[in-house]
Amino acid sequence: MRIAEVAKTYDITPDTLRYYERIGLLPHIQRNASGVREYSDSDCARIEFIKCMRGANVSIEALQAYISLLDGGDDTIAERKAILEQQRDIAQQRIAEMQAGLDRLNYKIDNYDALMSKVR
Amino acid sequence: MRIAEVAKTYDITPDTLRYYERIGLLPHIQRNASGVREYSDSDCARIEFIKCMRGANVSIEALQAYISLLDGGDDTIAERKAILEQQRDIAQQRIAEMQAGLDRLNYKIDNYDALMSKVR
DNA sequence: GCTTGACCTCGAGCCGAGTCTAGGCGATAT
DNA sequence: ATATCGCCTAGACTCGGCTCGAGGTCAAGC
Repeated sequence: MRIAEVAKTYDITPDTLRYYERIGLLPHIQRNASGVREYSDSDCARIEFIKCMRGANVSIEALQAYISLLDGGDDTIAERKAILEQQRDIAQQRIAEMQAGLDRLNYKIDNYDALMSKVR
Repeated sequence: MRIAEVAKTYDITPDTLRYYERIGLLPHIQRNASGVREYSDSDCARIEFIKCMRGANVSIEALQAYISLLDGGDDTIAERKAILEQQRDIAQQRIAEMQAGLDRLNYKIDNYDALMSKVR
């Protein structure tokens, strides 16, 4: 898969994909004879994972830490799990905060509804 | 209430409070004889609202739009409600995305759990 | 009467995360 | 054979949202 197709598949710009590679979130992607990136299935799997994690607000920095541990083999399992747990806790908190905001929005919208049907 | 106390109450830095005032999210706050801000209850109510909305990922820009409509009286009710609805939709989507990431994190953590109890 | 601490203003600086520009190459279509 | 297209690189730029620094005022305590 070339960059444009990957970009379309995961809804990430080519610029961002190159950026991720540059900063080490992706391994060095294989190139064809003319220097064009050919993304393998495992590259794509990682991209999908990164996209999902970024969606959960996981920072680039945390992903770098996690991914660099992947190369360390089984010795890094505990450390990797610790990162995931920490990110899970952060995500949970963030979701709760967002939910509180959403509830507030709904409450205010209901008030506007009431107000509008009254005034009319 | 002076700025330090407000800051502590809502867990927002004084810098940010001044910034919000500068960009119009807060009205011009009353000053005492020596030029120090004295936040009223209604100022605080608005700060609390802003904090909650920012927690739900509502952009500064959307808040500016909403808040500037408040001065327009009843004529702007429909418009204000429209903003809230739009922000609600965005928040809902964002929460769903975050939840997907959280689920993925939990799934991976479970896998690490299994892996670790096996290897040990 | 001087220090200390909380506050003030203005403008510049910072951070995370991309995003864009310029200049260039190789393959395909006309 | 020349134009066009998709891709390449390096490095600069953007954007949202704060955050900081310098330099200054004022009230209270020693």
